[in-house]
Amino acid sequence: MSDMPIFLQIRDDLAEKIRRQHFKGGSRLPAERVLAEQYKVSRMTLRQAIALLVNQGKLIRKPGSGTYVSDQEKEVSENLKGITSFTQIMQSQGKKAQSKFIVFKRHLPSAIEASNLEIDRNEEVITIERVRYGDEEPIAFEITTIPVSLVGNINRSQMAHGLYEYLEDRGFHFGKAVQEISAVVPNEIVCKRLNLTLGQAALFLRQTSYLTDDKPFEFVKTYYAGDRYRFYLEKH
Amino acid sequence: MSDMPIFLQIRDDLAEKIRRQHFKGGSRLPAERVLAEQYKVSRMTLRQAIALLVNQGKLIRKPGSGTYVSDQEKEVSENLKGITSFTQIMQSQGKKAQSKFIVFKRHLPSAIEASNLEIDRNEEVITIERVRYGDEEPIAFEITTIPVSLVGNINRSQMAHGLYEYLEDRGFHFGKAVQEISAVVPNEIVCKRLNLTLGQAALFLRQTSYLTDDKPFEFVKTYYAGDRYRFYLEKH
DNA sequence: TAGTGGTCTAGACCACTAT
DNA sequence: TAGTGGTCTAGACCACTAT
Repeated sequence: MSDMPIFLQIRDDLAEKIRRQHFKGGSRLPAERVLAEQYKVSRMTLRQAIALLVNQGKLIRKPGSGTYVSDQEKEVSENLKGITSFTQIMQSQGKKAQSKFIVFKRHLPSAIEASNLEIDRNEEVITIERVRYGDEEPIAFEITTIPVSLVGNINRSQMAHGLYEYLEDRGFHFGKAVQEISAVVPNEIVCKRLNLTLGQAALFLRQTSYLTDDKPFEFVKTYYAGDRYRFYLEKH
Repeated sequence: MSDMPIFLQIRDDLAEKIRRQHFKGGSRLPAERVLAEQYKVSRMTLRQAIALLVNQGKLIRKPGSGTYVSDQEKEVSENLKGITSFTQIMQSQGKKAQSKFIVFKRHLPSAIEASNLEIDRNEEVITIERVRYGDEEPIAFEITTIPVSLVGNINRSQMAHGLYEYLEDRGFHFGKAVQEISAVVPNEIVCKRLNLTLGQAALFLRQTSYLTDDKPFEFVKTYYAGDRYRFYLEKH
Protein backbone atom coordinates (compact mmCIF):
# COMPACT_ATOMS: atom_id res chain seq x y z
CA MET A 1 0.00 0.00 0.00
CA SER A 2 3.01 2.27 -0.02
CA ASP A 3 1.87 3.54 -3.40
CA MET A 4 -1.10 5.15 -1.70
CA PRO A 5 -0.57 8.86 -1.16
CA ILE A 6 0.82 9.63 2.25
CA PHE A 7 -2.19 11.66 3.32
CA LEU A 8 -4.51 8.70 2.68
CA GLN A 9 -2.26 6.43 4.69
CA ILE A 10 -2.34 8.93 7.53
CA ARG A 11 -6.10 9.24 7.25
CA ASP A 12 -6.45 5.48 7.55
CA ASP A 13 -4.12 5.38 10.48
CA LEU A 14 -5.97 8.13 12.30
CA ALA A 15 -9.35 6.54 11.50
CA GLU A 16 -8.09 3.26 12.88
CA LYS A 17 -6.89 4.94 16.07
CA ILE A 18 -10.28 6.58 16.51
CA ARG A 19 -12.04 3.29 15.90
CA ARG A 20 -9.84 1.54 18.45
CA GLN A 21 -10.48 4.37 20.90
CA HIS A 22 -6.82 5.22 20.99
CA PHE A 23 -8.22 8.68 20.36
CA LYS A 24 -11.37 8.74 22.41
CA GLY A 25 -14.69 10.39 21.54
CA GLY A 26 -14.74 14.00 22.63
CA SER A 27 -11.01 14.18 23.29
CA ARG A 28 -8.62 16.54 21.59
CA LEU A 29 -6.28 15.29 18.94
CA PRO A 30 -2.60 16.20 19.19
CA ALA A 31 -1.96 19.51 17.43
CA GLU A 32 -1.43 19.45 13.70
CA ARG A 33 2.19 20.52 14.10
CA VAL A 34 2.77 17.67 16.53
CA LEU A 35 1.10 15.04 14.35
CA ALA A 36 2.96 16.33 11.30
CA GLU A 37 6.21 15.80 13.11
CA GLN A 38 5.19 12.34 14.31
CA TYR A 39 4.26 11.24 10.81
CA LYS A 40 7.30 13.09 9.45
CA VAL A 41 5.30 15.06 6.92
CA SER A 42 4.63 18.72 6.34
CA ARG A 43 1.70 20.28 8.12
CA MET A 44 -0.16 20.76 4.81
CA THR A 45 -0.03 17.05 4.11
CA LEU A 46 -1.22 16.22 7.60
CA ARG A 47 -4.08 18.68 7.13
CA GLN A 48 -5.19 16.85 3.99
CA ALA A 49 -5.63 13.69 6.00
CA ILE A 50 -7.54 15.49 8.73
CA ALA A 51 -9.77 17.26 6.22
CA LEU A 52 -11.07 13.90 5.00
CA LEU A 53 -11.97 12.81 8.50
CA VAL A 54 -13.61 16.15 9.19
CA ASN A 55 -15.73 15.66 6.10
CA GLN A 56 -16.74 12.25 7.34
CA GLY A 57 -17.77 13.82 10.61
CA LYS A 58 -15.21 11.83 12.55
CA LEU A 59 -13.23 14.89 13.57
CA ILE A 60 -14.27 18.44 14.41
CA ARG A 61 -12.01 21.44 14.06
CA LYS A 62 -12.21 24.32 16.49
CA PRO A 63 -9.98 27.18 15.38
CA GLY A 64 -7.77 28.47 18.14
CA SER A 65 -8.59 25.47 20.28
CA GLY A 66 -7.86 22.19 18.58
CA THR A 67 -9.18 19.26 16.61
CA TYR A 68 -11.57 16.97 18.42
CA VAL A 69 -12.79 13.42 17.99
CA SER A 70 -16.51 13.72 17.44
CA ASP A 71 -18.81 12.09 19.90
CA GLN A 72 -21.27 10.48 17.53
CA GLU A 73 -22.30 7.90 20.07
CA LYS A 74 -24.53 10.34 21.89
CA GLU A 75 -26.73 11.65 19.10
CA VAL A 76 -27.24 8.26 17.61
CA SER A 77 -28.19 6.39 20.71
CA GLU A 78 -30.35 9.24 21.87
CA ASN A 79 -32.96 8.60 19.31
CA LEU A 80 -34.74 6.96 16.60
CA LYS A 81 -34.65 3.24 16.52
CA GLY A 82 -36.79 1.45 14.05
CA ILE A 83 -36.86 3.59 11.00
CA THR A 84 -39.34 2.19 8.56
CA SER A 85 -38.21 1.00 5.13
CA PHE A 86 -39.61 2.14 1.85
CA THR A 87 -41.28 -1.11 0.98
CA GLN A 88 -42.74 -1.40 4.45
CA ILE A 89 -44.39 1.97 4.23
CA MET A 90 -45.72 1.33 0.76
CA GLN A 91 -47.16 -1.95 1.94
CA SER A 92 -48.68 -0.41 5.02
CA GLN A 93 -50.43 2.03 2.76
CA GLY A 94 -51.58 -0.65 0.41
CA LYS A 95 -49.46 0.68 -2.39
CA LYS A 96 -47.47 -1.32 -4.86
CA ALA A 97 -43.72 -0.71 -4.63
CA GLN A 98 -41.81 -0.64 -7.90
CA SER A 99 -38.47 0.66 -9.03
CA LYS A 100 -37.01 1.69 -12.34
CA PHE A 101 -33.33 1.72 -13.28
CA ILE A 102 -32.07 4.94 -14.77
CA VAL A 103 -28.34 4.43 -14.74
CA PHE A 104 -26.03 1.47 -14.23
CA LYS A 105 -22.39 2.35 -14.68
CA ARG A 106 -18.92 1.34 -13.67
CA HIS A 107 -16.52 4.19 -12.94
CA LEU A 108 -13.92 5.65 -10.63
CA PRO A 109 -15.41 7.00 -7.41
CA SER A 110 -15.73 10.65 -6.53
CA ALA A 111 -13.83 11.83 -3.48
CA ILE A 112 -16.97 11.62 -1.39
CA GLU A 113 -17.83 8.15 -2.56
CA ALA A 114 -14.30 6.90 -2.01
CA SER A 115 -14.19 8.38 1.42
CA ASN A 116 -17.54 6.95 2.48
CA LEU A 117 -16.72 3.53 1.11
CA GLU A 118 -13.24 3.78 2.60
CA ILE A 119 -11.60 2.83 -0.66
CA ASP A 120 -8.92 4.33 -2.82
CA ARG A 121 -9.92 6.69 -5.59
CA ASN A 122 -8.52 4.39 -8.26
CA GLU A 123 -10.59 1.44 -7.07
CA GLU A 124 -13.60 1.07 -9.33
CA VAL A 125 -17.19 1.29 -8.19
CA ILE A 126 -20.62 0.61 -9.63
CA THR A 127 -23.28 3.26 -9.40
CA ILE A 128 -26.96 2.57 -9.83
CA GLU A 129 -29.51 5.29 -10.05
CA ARG A 130 -33.14 4.36 -9.75
CA VAL A 131 -36.50 5.82 -9.11
CA ARG A 132 -38.79 4.12 -6.64
CA TYR A 133 -42.50 4.24 -7.17
CA GLY A 134 -45.54 3.73 -5.00
CA ASP A 135 -48.52 2.93 -7.19
CA GLU A 136 -46.94 4.38 -10.32
CA GLU A 137 -46.09 7.62 -8.54
CA PRO A 138 -42.40 8.51 -8.13
CA ILE A 139 -41.55 8.64 -4.45
CA ALA A 140 -37.78 8.45 -4.23
CA PHE A 141 -34.69 8.90 -6.35
CA GLU A 142 -31.87 6.70 -5.15
CA ILE A 143 -28.19 6.68 -6.03
CA THR A 144 -26.30 3.64 -4.79
CA THR A 145 -22.55 3.17 -5.06
CA ILE A 146 -20.77 -0.14 -4.40
CA PRO A 147 -17.11 -1.14 -4.75
CA VAL A 148 -16.51 -3.43 -7.71
CA SER A 149 -14.14 -5.43 -5.54
CA LEU A 150 -17.16 -6.58 -3.56
CA VAL A 151 -19.66 -7.44 -6.25
CA GLY A 152 -17.41 -8.21 -9.20
CA ASN A 153 -19.23 -8.59 -12.48
CA ILE A 154 -22.71 -8.20 -11.15
CA ASN A 155 -25.03 -7.19 -13.95
CA ARG A 156 -28.06 -5.03 -14.19
CA SER A 157 -30.60 -7.76 -13.76
CA GLN A 158 -28.82 -9.35 -10.81
CA MET A 159 -28.73 -5.91 -9.26
CA ALA A 160 -32.39 -5.33 -9.96
CA HIS A 161 -33.19 -8.66 -8.40
CA GLY A 162 -31.70 -7.53 -5.12
CA LEU A 163 -28.25 -6.48 -4.10
CA TYR A 164 -28.66 -7.77 -0.58
CA GLU A 165 -29.60 -11.26 -1.68
CA TYR A 166 -26.71 -11.30 -4.11
CA LEU A 167 -24.25 -10.38 -1.40
CA GLU A 168 -25.69 -12.80 1.13
CA ASP A 169 -25.44 -15.60 -1.41
CA ARG A 170 -21.76 -14.82 -1.60
CA GLY A 171 -21.33 -15.17 2.13
CA PHE A 172 -21.29 -11.53 3.15
CA HIS A 173 -23.15 -10.54 6.28
CA PHE A 174 -24.62 -7.15 7.01
CA GLY A 175 -23.81 -5.08 10.01
CA LYS A 176 -24.93 -1.60 10.88
CA ALA A 177 -26.03 1.24 8.66
CA VAL A 178 -25.47 4.88 9.40
CA GLN A 179 -27.97 7.39 8.10
CA GLU A 180 -28.21 11.10 8.00
CA ILE A 181 -31.44 12.90 7.13
CA SER A 182 -31.67 16.48 6.04
CA ALA A 183 -33.95 18.70 4.00
CA VAL A 184 -33.01 20.17 0.64
CA VAL A 185 -34.50 21.96 -2.27
CA PRO A 186 -33.34 19.63 -5.02
CA ASN A 187 -31.94 20.65 -8.37
CA GLU A 188 -33.65 20.35 -11.71
CA ILE A 189 -32.52 16.82 -12.48
CA VAL A 190 -33.81 15.41 -9.23
CA CYS A 191 -37.06 17.33 -9.58
CA LYS A 192 -37.56 15.81 -12.99
CA ARG A 193 -37.03 12.28 -11.69
CA LEU A 194 -39.51 12.83 -8.90
CA ASN A 195 -42.01 14.89 -10.82
CA LEU A 196 -41.46 17.79 -8.45
CA THR A 197 -41.94 21.43 -9.22
CA LEU A 198 -38.72 23.39 -8.83
CA GLY A 199 -38.62 24.90 -5.35
CA GLN A 200 -40.39 22.08 -3.59
CA ALA A 201 -38.69 20.43 -0.66
CA ALA A 202 -37.26 16.94 -0.50
CA LEU A 203 -35.95 14.75 2.26
CA PHE A 204 -32.35 13.89 1.62
CA LEU A 205 -30.95 10.75 3.12
CA ARG A 206 -27.34 9.64 3.06
CA GLN A 207 -26.61 6.14 4.17
CA THR A 208 -23.50 4.09 4.52
CA SER A 209 -24.08 0.39 5.11
CA TYR A 210 -21.48 -1.88 6.64
CA LEU A 211 -20.70 -5.56 6.67
CA THR A 212 -20.24 -7.33 9.96
CA ASP A 213 -16.50 -6.68 9.74
CA ASP A 214 -17.22 -2.91 9.67
CA LYS A 215 -16.22 -2.60 6.05
CA PRO A 216 -18.58 -0.29 4.15
CA PHE A 217 -20.29 -2.00 1.22
CA GLU A 218 -22.65 0.65 -0.08
CA PHE A 219 -23.11 4.38 -0.04
CA VAL A 220 -26.62 5.53 -0.82
CA LYS A 221 -28.07 8.94 -1.43
CA THR A 222 -31.83 9.20 -1.62
CA TYR A 223 -34.17 12.05 -2.36
CA TYR A 224 -37.73 11.61 -1.16
CA ALA A 225 -40.48 13.78 -2.56
CA GLY A 226 -41.25 16.01 0.42
CA ASP A 227 -44.99 15.88 -0.04
CA ARG A 228 -45.29 12.17 -0.74
CA TYR A 229 -43.10 10.56 1.81
CA ARG A 230 -42.37 10.75 5.48
CA PHE A 231 -40.31 8.82 7.93
CA TYR A 232 -42.08 7.36 10.88
CA LEU A 233 -40.14 6.76 14.02
CA GLU A 234 -41.09 5.46 17.37
CA LYS A 235 -39.06 6.13 20.47
CA HIS A 236 -39.47 4.13 23.64
CA MET B 1 -15.47 41.52 1.26
CA SER B 2 -11.73 41.72 1.05
CA ASP B 3 -11.60 40.07 4.48
CA MET B 4 -12.85 36.87 2.88
CA PRO B 5 -10.05 34.37 2.34
CA ILE B 6 -8.57 34.69 -1.13
CA PHE B 7 -9.51 31.14 -2.13
CA LEU B 8 -13.18 31.84 -1.40
CA GLN B 9 -13.06 35.00 -3.47
CA ILE B 10 -11.54 33.05 -6.33
CA ARG B 11 -14.15 30.32 -5.96
CA ASP B 12 -16.92 32.91 -6.20
CA ASP B 13 -15.31 34.50 -9.21
CA LEU B 14 -14.94 31.18 -10.99
CA ALA B 15 -18.49 30.13 -10.08
CA GLU B 16 -19.76 33.39 -11.48
CA LYS B 17 -17.84 32.88 -14.72
CA ILE B 18 -19.30 29.40 -15.05
CA ARG B 19 -22.78 30.73 -14.38
CA ARG B 20 -22.35 33.45 -16.99
CA GLN B 21 -21.06 30.83 -19.43
CA HIS B 22 -17.74 32.63 -19.65
CA PHE B 23 -16.49 29.12 -18.99
CA LYS B 24 -18.88 26.94 -20.93
CA GLY B 25 -20.22 23.54 -19.94
CA GLY B 26 -17.90 20.77 -21.08
CA SER B 27 -15.01 23.11 -21.85
CA ARG B 28 -11.61 22.98 -20.27
CA LEU B 29 -10.59 25.51 -17.67
CA PRO B 30 -7.24 27.27 -18.03
CA ALA B 31 -4.53 25.24 -16.32
CA GLU B 32 -4.07 25.69 -12.59
CA ARG B 33 -0.68 27.27 -13.10
CA VAL B 34 -2.17 29.76 -15.53
CA LEU B 35 -5.10 30.66 -13.29
CA ALA B 36 -2.78 30.96 -10.31
CA GLU B 37 -0.73 33.50 -12.20
CA GLN B 38 -3.80 35.41 -13.34
CA TYR B 39 -5.15 35.65 -9.81
CA LYS B 40 -1.64 36.30 -8.54
CA VAL B 41 -1.75 33.53 -5.96
CA SER B 42 0.18 30.35 -5.39
CA ARG B 43 -1.04 27.24 -7.09
CA MET B 44 -2.03 25.67 -3.77
CA THR B 45 -4.37 28.55 -3.04
CA LEU B 46 -5.89 28.33 -6.48
CA ARG B 47 -6.40 24.62 -5.94
CA GLN B 48 -8.35 25.28 -2.76
CA ALA B 49 -10.83 27.33 -4.75
CA ILE B 50 -11.13 24.66 -7.41
CA ALA B 51 -11.54 21.88 -4.86
CA LEU B 52 -14.71 23.56 -3.56
CA LEU B 53 -16.21 23.72 -7.02
CA VAL B 54 -15.22 20.12 -7.70
CA ASN B 55 -17.03 19.09 -4.53
CA GLN B 56 -20.06 20.98 -5.68
CA GLY B 57 -19.88 19.11 -8.94
CA LYS B 58 -19.39 22.26 -10.95
CA LEU B 59 -15.91 21.27 -12.07
CA ILE B 60 -14.39 17.91 -12.88
CA ARG B 61 -10.69 17.18 -12.65
CA LYS B 62 -9.03 14.86 -15.11
CA PRO B 63 -5.43 14.19 -14.09
CA GLY B 64 -2.99 14.65 -16.92
CA SER B 65 -5.62 16.32 -19.02
CA GLY B 66 -7.21 19.29 -17.32
CA THR B 67 -10.08 20.64 -15.29
CA TYR B 68 -13.43 20.75 -17.00
CA VAL B 69 -16.68 22.58 -16.49
CA SER B 70 -19.19 19.86 -15.82
CA ASP B 71 -21.99 19.34 -18.21
CA GLN B 72 -24.81 19.33 -15.70
CA GLU B 73 -27.24 17.43 -17.89
CA LYS B 74 -25.23 14.29 -18.19
CA GLU B 75 -23.51 13.83 -14.89
CA VAL B 76 -26.42 13.38 -12.55
CA SER B 77 -24.73 11.61 -9.71
CA GLU B 78 -21.73 13.84 -10.03
CA ASN B 79 -23.81 16.93 -9.51
CA LEU B 80 -25.66 15.67 -6.53
CA LYS B 81 -22.57 15.67 -4.40
CA GLY B 82 -22.56 19.38 -4.05
CA ILE B 83 -25.77 19.57 -2.18
CA THR B 84 -24.32 17.79 0.80
CA SER B 85 -20.86 19.14 1.16
CA PHE B 86 -21.67 22.42 2.76
CA THR B 87 -24.18 21.14 5.24
CA GLN B 88 -21.98 18.39 6.47
CA ILE B 89 -19.79 20.84 8.24
CA MET B 90 -22.66 22.04 10.37
CA GLN B 91 -22.71 19.37 12.95
CA SER B 92 -24.59 19.87 16.10
CA GLN B 93 -21.59 19.17 18.22
CA GLY B 94 -19.74 21.02 20.88
CA LYS B 95 -22.23 23.84 20.50
CA LYS B 96 -23.94 25.61 23.33
CA ALA B 97 -27.67 24.91 23.36
CA GLN B 98 -29.99 27.75 24.24
CA SER B 99 -33.65 28.42 23.72
CA LYS B 100 -35.76 31.51 23.61
CA PHE B 101 -39.47 31.72 24.31
CA ILE B 102 -41.50 33.49 21.69
CA VAL B 103 -45.01 32.65 22.71
CA PHE B 104 -46.66 31.24 25.84
CA LYS B 105 -50.42 31.14 25.61
CA ARG B 106 -53.47 29.35 26.88
CA HIS B 107 -56.21 28.70 24.35
CA LEU B 108 -58.66 26.26 22.83
CA PRO B 109 -56.99 23.67 20.60
CA SER B 110 -57.18 23.45 16.85
CA ALA B 111 -58.76 20.37 15.36
CA ILE B 112 -55.36 18.86 14.68
CA GLU B 113 -54.09 19.57 18.17
CA ALA B 114 -57.21 18.15 19.78
CA SER B 115 -57.07 15.05 17.68
CA ASN B 116 -53.40 14.41 18.35
CA LEU B 117 -53.78 15.01 22.06
CA GLU B 118 -56.96 12.95 22.08
CA ILE B 119 -58.89 15.64 23.88
CA ASP B 120 -62.10 17.51 23.31
CA ARG B 121 -62.00 20.79 21.43
CA ASN B 122 -63.35 22.72 24.39
CA GLU B 123 -60.61 21.45 26.68
CA GLU B 124 -57.96 24.14 27.02
CA VAL B 125 -54.35 23.72 26.04
CA ILE B 126 -51.11 25.62 26.51
CA THR B 127 -48.95 26.38 23.52
CA ILE B 128 -45.32 27.34 23.73
CA GLU B 129 -43.33 28.50 20.78
CA ARG B 130 -39.62 28.71 21.10
CA VAL B 131 -36.50 28.97 19.04
CA ARG B 132 -33.62 26.69 19.88
CA TYR B 133 -30.10 27.86 19.30
CA GLY B 134 -26.76 26.17 18.90
CA ASP B 135 -23.97 28.62 19.64
CA GLU B 136 -26.17 31.68 19.11
CA GLU B 137 -27.38 30.35 15.78
CA PRO B 138 -31.06 29.47 15.40
CA ILE B 139 -31.40 25.75 14.69
CA ALA B 140 -34.99 24.86 15.35
CA PHE B 141 -38.39 26.45 15.80
CA GLU B 142 -40.58 24.41 18.07
CA ILE B 143 -44.29 24.60 18.80
CA THR B 144 -45.40 22.51 21.75
CA THR B 145 -48.99 22.01 22.80
CA ILE B 146 -50.03 20.45 26.13
CA PRO B 147 -53.44 19.94 27.72
CA VAL B 148 -54.04 22.30 30.63
CA SER B 149 -55.65 19.41 32.47
CA LEU B 150 -52.23 17.85 32.74
CA VAL B 151 -50.04 20.74 33.75
CA GLY B 152 -52.54 23.07 35.43
CA ASN B 153 -51.22 26.51 36.18
CA ILE B 154 -47.69 25.94 35.00
CA ASN B 155 -46.03 29.25 34.29
CA ARG B 156 -43.51 30.41 31.80
CA SER B 157 -40.48 29.98 34.00
CA GLN B 158 -41.50 26.52 35.17
CA MET B 159 -41.94 25.61 31.53
CA ALA B 160 -38.60 27.08 30.61
CA HIS B 161 -37.03 25.11 33.38
CA GLY B 162 -38.17 21.88 31.81
CA LEU B 163 -41.58 20.45 31.07
CA TYR B 164 -40.44 16.89 31.57
CA GLU B 165 -39.04 17.51 35.02
CA TYR B 166 -42.20 19.34 35.97
CA LEU B 167 -44.37 16.42 34.90
CA GLU B 168 -42.16 13.82 36.51
CA ASP B 169 -42.26 15.76 39.76
CA ARG B 170 -46.01 15.40 39.61
CA GLY B 171 -45.83 11.66 39.28
CA PHE B 172 -46.33 11.29 35.54
CA HIS B 173 -44.23 8.76 33.67
CA PHE B 174 -43.31 8.89 30.01
CA GLY B 175 -44.02 6.21 27.50
CA LYS B 176 -43.42 6.14 23.80
CA ALA B 177 -43.20 8.98 21.32
CA VAL B 178 -44.26 8.79 17.73
CA GLN B 179 -42.51 10.96 15.19
CA GLU B 180 -42.96 11.78 11.59
CA ILE B 181 -40.29 13.53 9.57
CA SER B 182 -40.89 15.29 6.31
CA ALA B 183 -39.38 18.08 4.26
CA VAL B 184 -41.04 21.42 3.71
CA VAL B 185 -40.37 24.84 2.38
CA PRO B 186 -41.47 26.85 5.41
CA ASN B 187 -43.53 30.01 5.35
CA GLU B 188 -42.33 33.51 6.07
CA ILE B 189 -42.86 33.42 9.81
CA VAL B 190 -40.87 30.25 10.27
CA CYS B 191 -38.14 31.53 7.97
CA LYS B 192 -37.85 34.65 10.08
CA ARG B 193 -37.51 32.67 13.29
CA LEU B 194 -34.80 30.51 11.79
CA ASN B 195 -33.06 33.19 9.83
CA LEU B 196 -33.83 31.34 6.63
CA THR B 197 -34.19 32.83 3.20
CA LEU B 198 -37.62 32.20 1.72
CA GLY B 199 -37.47 29.11 -0.46
CA GLN B 200 -34.93 27.25 1.65
CA ALA B 201 -35.80 23.78 2.88
CA ALA B 202 -36.50 22.72 6.42
CA LEU B 203 -36.97 19.40 8.13
CA PHE B 204 -40.40 19.22 9.64
CA LEU B 205 -40.98 16.94 12.57
CA ARG B 206 -44.30 16.14 14.18
CA GLN B 207 -44.20 14.33 17.44
CA THR B 208 -46.80 13.05 19.81
CA SER B 209 -45.48 11.94 23.18
CA TYR B 210 -47.36 9.58 25.44
CA LEU B 211 -47.43 8.77 29.11
CA THR B 212 -47.06 5.19 30.26
CA ASP B 213 -50.82 4.85 30.24
CA ASP B 214 -50.79 5.70 26.51
CA LYS B 215 -52.40 9.05 27.05
CA PRO B 216 -50.84 11.75 24.84
CA PHE B 217 -49.34 14.60 26.86
CA GLU B 218 -47.72 16.76 24.22
CA PHE B 219 -47.94 17.45 20.54
CA VAL B 220 -44.85 19.06 19.06
CA LYS B 221 -44.16 20.53 15.68
CA THR B 222 -40.57 21.42 14.93
CA TYR B 223 -38.91 23.07 11.99
CA TYR B 224 -35.20 22.48 11.65
CA ALA B 225 -33.14 24.75 9.45
CA GLY B 226 -32.35 22.45 6.54
CA ASP B 227 -28.78 23.56 6.26
CA ARG B 228 -27.94 23.57 9.96
CA TYR B 229 -29.37 20.38 11.25
CA ARG B 230 -29.49 16.73 10.39
CA PHE B 231 -30.73 13.62 12.05
CA TYR B 232 -28.31 10.83 12.52
CA LEU B 233 -29.60 7.32 12.69
CA GLU B 234 -27.93 4.03 13.17
CA LYS B 235 -29.60 0.80 12.25
CA HIS B 236 -28.40 -2.55 13.47
C1' DT C 1 0.87 34.93 26.51
C1' DA C 2 1.37 30.38 24.38
C1' DG C 3 -0.96 27.34 21.49
C1' DT C 4 -4.25 26.34 17.88
C1' DG C 5 -6.28 25.88 13.35
C1' DG C 6 -6.77 28.91 8.82
C1' DT C 7 -4.55 30.65 5.14
C1' DC C 8 -0.85 31.36 1.97
C1' DT C 9 3.72 31.10 -0.48
C1' DA C 10 7.08 29.48 -3.97
C1' DG C 11 8.81 26.17 -5.08
C1' DA C 12 9.46 20.59 -6.31
C1' DC C 13 8.80 15.90 -8.39
C1' DC C 14 5.38 12.49 -9.91
C1' DA C 15 2.22 9.82 -13.10
C1' DC C 16 -0.63 10.56 -16.53
C1' DT C 17 -2.65 12.51 -21.02
C1' DA C 18 -2.45 14.24 -25.53
C1' DT C 19 0.12 14.84 -29.51
C1' DT D 1 7.58 15.56 -25.56
C1' DA D 2 5.00 19.30 -23.40
C1' DG D 3 1.30 20.05 -20.47
C1' DT D 4 -1.74 18.61 -16.78
C1' DG D 5 -3.52 17.68 -12.20
C1' DG D 6 -1.79 15.11 -7.67
C1' DT D 7 1.12 15.30 -4.04
C1' DC D 8 4.39 17.27 -0.98
C1' DT D 9 7.71 20.52 1.37
C1' DA D 10 9.21 23.96 4.83
C1' DG D 11 8.38 27.60 5.91
C1' DA D 12 5.22 32.20 7.20
C1' DC D 13 1.69 35.31 9.32
C1' DC D 14 -3.09 35.64 11.00
C1' DA D 15 -7.14 35.55 14.24
C1' DC D 16 -8.78 33.16 17.71
C1' DT D 17 -8.90 30.36 22.19
C1' DA D 18 -7.52 29.25 26.69
C1' DT D 19 -5.07 30.49 30.58
